[in-house]
Amino acid sequence: MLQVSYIRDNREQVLERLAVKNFKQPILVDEVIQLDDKRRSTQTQLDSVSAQANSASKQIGDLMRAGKKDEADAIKANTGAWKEEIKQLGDLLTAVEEELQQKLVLLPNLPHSSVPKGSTPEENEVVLTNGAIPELPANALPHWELAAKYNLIDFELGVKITGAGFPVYKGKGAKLQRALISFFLDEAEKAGYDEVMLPLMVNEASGFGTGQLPDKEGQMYFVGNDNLYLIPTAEVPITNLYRDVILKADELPVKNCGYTPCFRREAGSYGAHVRGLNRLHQFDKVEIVQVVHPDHSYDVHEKMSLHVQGLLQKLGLPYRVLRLCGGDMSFTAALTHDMETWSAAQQRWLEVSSVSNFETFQASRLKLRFRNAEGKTQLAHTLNGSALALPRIVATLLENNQTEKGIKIPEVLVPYTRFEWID
RNA sequence: GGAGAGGUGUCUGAGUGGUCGAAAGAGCACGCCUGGAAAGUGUGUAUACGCCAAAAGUGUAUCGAGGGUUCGAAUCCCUCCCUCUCCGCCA
Repeated sequence: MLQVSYIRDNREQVLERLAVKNFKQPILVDEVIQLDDKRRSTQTQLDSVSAQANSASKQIGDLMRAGKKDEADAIKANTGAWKEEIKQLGDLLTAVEEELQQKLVLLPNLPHSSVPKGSTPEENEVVLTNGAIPELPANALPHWELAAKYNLIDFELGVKITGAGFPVYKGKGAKLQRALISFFLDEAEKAGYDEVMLPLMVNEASGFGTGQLPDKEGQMYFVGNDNLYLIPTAEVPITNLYRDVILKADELPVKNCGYTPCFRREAGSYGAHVRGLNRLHQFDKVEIVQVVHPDHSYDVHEKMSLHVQGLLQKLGLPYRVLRLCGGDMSFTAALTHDMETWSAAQQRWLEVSSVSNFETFQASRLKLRFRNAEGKTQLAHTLNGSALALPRIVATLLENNQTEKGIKIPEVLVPYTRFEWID
């Protein structure tokens, strides 16, 4: 959520930045400013009437104690009008605040100055490409056929017990999942992240805190009996660990990592590009999250991006880094780098990680502050990144590493899988 | 699921209608003391919003949340949420 005071003081800049994100309702900016004016004047009125009423109450108390009941009653006679006015102004203030809030949450985060303008994925900027694109023989198989051939993943069984998009991993397929999770967590720990293991369902306040609600309500599974949402990413429970928290300056940066399954409804996305592991309703992911001082968040973003790239390099996967254009970025992000690996059999790039700086956008919803050098509270910056999401990594690994004698496991994973080949 | 207890500041914990944003203690910060430390001692120590160019200052709100009674609510009433204990069930 953007801060009203910032919008008020930087109207032109806000409009300009929103345009980079192709924001369709710039009128909201002026509406927010107007509502805020109204909010402030209403509060000023309310405060002054309340102050009068408070001082009258105090007088009454003093008089009663002094035994001057008549004088107290005389003041009491005048309080009716104030009460009415306080109630009316209070109701008005609540209504204005609600309306302001409703408009405010519709404003997306402002993109960083390095974010290219654009509205489609084609307009994302390729920052770098790394690793050799493997040449596969003509009879190379896509991962869903490899998964069937080597009995690694059973999509049909998943359909039977749950539904499409809920795969069943078997044998070496299951072990590969476990190996990747452990590998990613160990790498994160080496990079200084403290591991947490989290609830897989969150309440509404948490969904709001990180920006899933109300914007992306339809993307989450909702457990109505208990008013809980299945997490679409570990970002939600991890970042919400710090909701309503004021950190000491020396507690920054906060670095956490965690593995969780992720649940996404992915409503409306069907077709060839969702085959196999390309898009699932449930998948596994290791997430890294940082809460940092605003002065450092872009350096940290770069470091997180490099951490993710390091994982891909260790796994020997060719990848590229995209700086997302304004229109392709999420509602909440100020800057996002997507990492994509080259799927040799599908001949396309697959997104495996997204590293974002949210600046204060989540922090303002979360009320996540720290005490700055002047001793005042200040909103922190939050960042997160997938490190990494498993399914497309598995897809790419299977496809790119397929040989005549089977699928070769990358060396760094062998200590975790305890097998070198899937054959 | 049944029965009971309770939610106060960083923590412990007082407070059953007015001077309570809230005693006291602990913790923390700064100072004094000390060769240094401990002890001792002094001061300070919530958040948000408004007014003000800003600081200073000042106003308002906040004692789980929301509503009500009252001139006045941490304190009384109602609703909801949460936590704990016992019983039952159970990985």
